Amino acid sequence: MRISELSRRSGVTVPTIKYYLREGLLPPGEPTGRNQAAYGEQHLERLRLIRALREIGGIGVAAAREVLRTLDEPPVDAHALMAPAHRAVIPPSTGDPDDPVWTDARAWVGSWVAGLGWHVDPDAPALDRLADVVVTARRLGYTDLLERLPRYATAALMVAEQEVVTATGRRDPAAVMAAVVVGTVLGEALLSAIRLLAHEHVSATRSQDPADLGIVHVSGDQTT
Amino acid sequence: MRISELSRRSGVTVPTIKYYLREGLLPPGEPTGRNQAAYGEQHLERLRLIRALREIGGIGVAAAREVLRTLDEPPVDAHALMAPAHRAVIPPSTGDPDDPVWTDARAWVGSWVAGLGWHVDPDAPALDRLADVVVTARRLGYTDLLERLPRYATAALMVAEQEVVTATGRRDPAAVMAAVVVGTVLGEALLSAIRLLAHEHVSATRSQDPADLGIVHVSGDQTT
DNA sequence: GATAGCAGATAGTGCTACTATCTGTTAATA
DNA sequence: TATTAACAGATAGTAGCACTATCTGCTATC
Repeated sequence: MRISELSRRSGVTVPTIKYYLREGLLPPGEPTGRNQAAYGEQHLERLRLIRALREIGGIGVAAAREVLRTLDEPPVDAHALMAPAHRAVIPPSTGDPDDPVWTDARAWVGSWVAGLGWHVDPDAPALDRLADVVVTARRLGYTDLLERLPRYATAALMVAEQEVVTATGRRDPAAVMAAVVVGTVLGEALLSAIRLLAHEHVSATRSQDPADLGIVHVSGDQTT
Repeated sequence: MRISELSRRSGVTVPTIKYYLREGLLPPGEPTGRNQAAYGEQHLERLRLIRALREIGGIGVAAAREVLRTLDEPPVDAHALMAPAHRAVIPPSTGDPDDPVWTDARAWVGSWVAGLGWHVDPDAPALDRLADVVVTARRLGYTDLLERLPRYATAALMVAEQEVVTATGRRDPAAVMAAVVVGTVLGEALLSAIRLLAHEHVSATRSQDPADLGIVHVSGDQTT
């Protein structure tokens, strides 16, 4: 297919497709002449993946390129594949490695995770991110958040278990890789959205008189 | 204190503080002369909160202003306070309301949440976001993600329960409001980071020979 | 009395993710 | 076959965001 059809079927404008080609997110089409190229279904698939990473994952173009590059070259194992996806999803740490407040929190996080018995790369970016959160929570006086860490761990383990199993359960290695990346990004968005809905639900349920709040059951009558 | 001290103690540069003042994120200091003003501890607190929303929550300046505005004017109930925090945290929906693919997914999401027995505002932005994820998952052929929805719901409910209880358990209404906002943002980052660590752990644990992966227990010996 | 710091205003910067235009072909079609 | 539309590839331009810099007239302080 030509670029206009690719654009139509993907919903991505032609200039944007050209931009992705320039940036190396999308491989060039098969040249069929001096200034013509043919694109296949894999280009369409790739474009859909790019949009998912960008729109659902909130991942930047540069980070998406890294993730896609990893998908294109066969990684040794699931971890080698996981790392770029994690790096892409986690915002860069704001912690100052020279600040003892941060390094203390970082060390505490490391030992806490170790205490869970979890097997984790000690340089995992998620540990830095966790340290950022811990520092911020302390700074704002929300230390009770830290006491609830075990429950977060249990909940996280619960979804991660499923995610890893279904991803690695695929036959084709390429499909496993894609499932890990996609699962990381979609799972994050999914869990985040459902958590907010749960907030509403719990808050409404615990209120003395939920009717006062103007909140109504999704399947119930509408308020006007 | 003067602006230079506020800057020093908060770690935010003077030009940036002035920018936040201009943008209405930070209330002006108490004027002590024609061109002097005094800032208090509440300004320092506010700055810390702004940085937390920006750096941990990934919230934009405009969205942060809305959240802070809500904190400043006494809201009627927890829901009225929750809404701006949720809006700030959730990326705008990419769904096209004229696209039947999206509207179908949106309707399906609504009835699914209703089926859980959750009391949720039918216009909650999280439902739109959930629909975005569902559409993307189907588009990419990851429909098994949807089968795992109940587990995400259970995990989300588990953390949300705790979060709402500890937030609303505070005496001071202002403290409850702040705890809801801060808890929403910090809890999201926390759960997200721990989920990635859990991925690593589960993946390492399920491998035939974890030692091959170069992954080592945090408290264990280092690989060189 | 000199110097540094201040408030408030205006303008400029760097980055990201596109978006537009231009040039020289090439395919499609009337 | 003439014409029109679409194409690849290159270069330049744009919009939004979050600051950052500079300027002016004043004020605290040493």
